[in-house]
Amino acid sequence: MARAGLTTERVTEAAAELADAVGFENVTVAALARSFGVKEPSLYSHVKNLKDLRERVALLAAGEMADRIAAAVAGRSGVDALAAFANAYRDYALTHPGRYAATQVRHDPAVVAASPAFARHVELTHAMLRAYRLEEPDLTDAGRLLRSSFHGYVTLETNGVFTHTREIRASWERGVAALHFLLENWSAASVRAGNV
Amino acid sequence: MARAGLTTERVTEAAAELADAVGFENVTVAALARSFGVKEPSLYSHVKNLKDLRERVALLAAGEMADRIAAAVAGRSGVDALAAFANAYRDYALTHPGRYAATQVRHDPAVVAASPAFARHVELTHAMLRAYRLEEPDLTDAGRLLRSSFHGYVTLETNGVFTHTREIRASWERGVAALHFLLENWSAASVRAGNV
DNA sequence: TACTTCGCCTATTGGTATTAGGCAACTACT
DNA sequence: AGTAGTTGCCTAATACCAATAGGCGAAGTA
Repeated sequence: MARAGLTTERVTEAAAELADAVGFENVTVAALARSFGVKEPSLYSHVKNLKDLRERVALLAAGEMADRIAAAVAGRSGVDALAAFANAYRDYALTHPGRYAATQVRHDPAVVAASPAFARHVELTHAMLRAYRLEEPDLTDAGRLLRSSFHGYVTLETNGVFTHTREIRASWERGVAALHFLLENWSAASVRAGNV
Repeated sequence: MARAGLTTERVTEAAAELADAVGFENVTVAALARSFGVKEPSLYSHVKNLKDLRERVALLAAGEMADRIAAAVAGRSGVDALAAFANAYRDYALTHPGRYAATQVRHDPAVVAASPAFARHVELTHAMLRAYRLEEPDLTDAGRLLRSSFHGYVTLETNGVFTHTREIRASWERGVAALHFLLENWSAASVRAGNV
């Protein structure tokens, strides 16, 4: 019997392709085996189980996304860097919905914590924020707010929560501009709000 | 054979309980039947299928969440209303992780669009924003940014993405204060950012 | 009490994840 | 080239889950 040339990398890559095509939740060992023209048990030599496969897809996507963001941000600073970061983030999520969904599900915290890809996201965020001259803990706080806003926006957008007739892209651009204003005036914004 | 007294409502409620206990993705017809002490096919008289069940849990959760937020915001305005909204949102998500996860997954857009629960979220957001005297399209843009930030924050928090030693709650409060500042200065923030 | 309705049952089918063990194809060494 | 060992994909089997069809007894109605 001719061999299919499976490797962990090729299986993970195919799973990512499948996720973008049919949705991350529909990535099954059976469907993946079919896409290779191979029987299901054959995949278990390359990935431990379905959970392992999904984690690998998530790490692959996080790494790819970090690459795109890094390329977009390179050579820019301030509002240019912020806009490049934000648009690279959203573009990746919209063009790779299955891979992006993989990064959304809750994985083993140990795997996430040990992953260089996720660490790069934090680093990229902090590098992009450098022009705003924030210091800790402002840097962490602002970074968390930014990533939350980006992540939340594309999630709500792809889940069809934004139903108003107002253009989704126009709202996005306005939101990014607003976040830029917020970062430039972060110290003024630090006055604690009532009984928060 | 004694009857178990199943109804669509009781089944949905039990599924929500189960989701909070074991995670939304682990809510199965089989596990739900076990929790009632009945056989699996018995549930199909009350819910159409698994997808239907999950949508019902999502709508239940969205409604409960809207109730909590409405109660928290009642009688408040401005920064008090914003903080009450934000904290009610986050508290619900953290205390009911399974139900909140149900609202995150992509459901049938027709079901979501026709749901009063999701419409109430938009209304509550707009009501809370009233004190900031925004007009369309600013109202929609600001509302989307707010909901994105809240949703993104609790999602990243529950998924264990925030690993820095900085307190997650402190960052949250700071983020809410920053959003308040942003809303108060929304028109100043409207200057379009470079090549966004 | 007889009849109807309806709730939960048994039986069954098909899909999926996962493990155990076998055989054939590739690799390396003589 | 021939052979030993390794590796890759296979068949077989188990267990769990979703979903449908049809039956039977319990609850409501005359």
